[in-house]
Amino acid sequence: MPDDVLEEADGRLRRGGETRRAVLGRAVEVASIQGLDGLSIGQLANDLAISKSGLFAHFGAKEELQLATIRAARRIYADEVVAPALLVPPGLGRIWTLSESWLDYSRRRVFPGGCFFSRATHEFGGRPGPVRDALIAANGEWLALLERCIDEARQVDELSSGVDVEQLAFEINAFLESANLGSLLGQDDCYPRARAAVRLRLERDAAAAAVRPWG
Amino acid sequence: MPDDVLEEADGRLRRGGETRRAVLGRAVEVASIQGLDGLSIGQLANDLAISKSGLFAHFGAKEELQLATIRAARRIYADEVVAPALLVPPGLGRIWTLSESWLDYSRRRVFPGGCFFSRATHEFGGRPGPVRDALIAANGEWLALLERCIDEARQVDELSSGVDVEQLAFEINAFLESANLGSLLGQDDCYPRARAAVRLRLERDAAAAAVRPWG
DNA sequence: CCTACCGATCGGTAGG
DNA sequence: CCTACCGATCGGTAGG
Repeated sequence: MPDDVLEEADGRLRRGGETRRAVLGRAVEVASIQGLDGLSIGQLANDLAISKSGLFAHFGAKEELQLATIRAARRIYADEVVAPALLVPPGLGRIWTLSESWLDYSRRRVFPGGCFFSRATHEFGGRPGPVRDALIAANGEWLALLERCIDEARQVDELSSGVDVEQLAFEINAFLESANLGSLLGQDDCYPRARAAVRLRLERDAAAAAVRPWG
Repeated sequence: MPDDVLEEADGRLRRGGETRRAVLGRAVEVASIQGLDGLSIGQLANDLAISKSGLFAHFGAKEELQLATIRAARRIYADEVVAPALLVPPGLGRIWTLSESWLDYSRRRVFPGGCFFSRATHEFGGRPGPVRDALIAANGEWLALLERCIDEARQVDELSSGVDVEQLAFEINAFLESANLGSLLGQDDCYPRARAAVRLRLERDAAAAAVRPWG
């Protein structure tokens, strides 16, 4: 059911939704640099030139703002990283596209502080609670997607039938994350290094007859 | 020059040094979970049952406390991760020991929030300033050590003469970091996965005649 | 190391 | 969405 079915004649809900969207748009930017704890209701309100209590009313608690920020970041991630890979047929090409689009997402600074989820999971990984749970779920979704793509490639005989799906996903994910951190620390060669690492790692498990998408 | 040369008759400096050490001991623990921004002078003072201004006097500014906390963590890291590996002769065995001792440092929770530096570099990687600079320096030291161990292994003919030293260091470091994060997120298999990844990666570049330290 | 204090900012509430 | 306010806590200072 689209929002406007519920909208009142004066457009209150539409404007409310726009404000909420604007808040979350700013929140994902700030949180990617300052962290989810670094989000401040007063500062966000100031950035958007609305009152603190007006902004607060949209969420009811800071933790709800943090959870909504994670959901907003997930939508952006799905659009920027996942969607481009799903346009490519299953196989080595899809895995390679996923890796390339992830590195591009980090390099282009879709979030100004690099990968939003890398920042947030390191912040909350050691602190039990709903925020950590949401980040664990997001990480699980991402790894499951990567594993699905690897499994597909095995089914179309582009990866060897004996490939360890979870192990390969762990290693590719490690290279991507490490490139993102290297970039934040100013290492200029981290993206080519991650790309080479992924390519060589896929080469090890690639079926002999499979076409190499990296040319 | 040891501290006690400068010590006054009433033991003020010695006691001051002990307090400072106690503060930093608590600070590295808290920061590994809450981050370096999560350090609070008031909370630390409360934990140690001293006054806030008394604690503050040791550092003069919160940023100085953060920098001192990084130096304290570096000392612990040197003892727990680096020292055990330097007891082993150069070669594959030293690289393997370094990797094992890093994973053990993460798994044993030498810092309660997992690797202190992983937490802190993700927190400050996107924020220019002296804290980020100190973390970049620490990361550079660590990678330089890893590269030195790889280069030594090549010189003693346990790694192939054509090994890409920086590439191999990037990949091993990625596996270690990824295991640490996985552990924080509750993945029970992350340490065996990282160990397998390091072993298989070293196998690729190992000289045919070299003894395998992983047995 | 202490007490006592500063202005600023925090998350959150009352009431509209 | 607003103004006006709450108690708590922040980093930091004065003065000893």
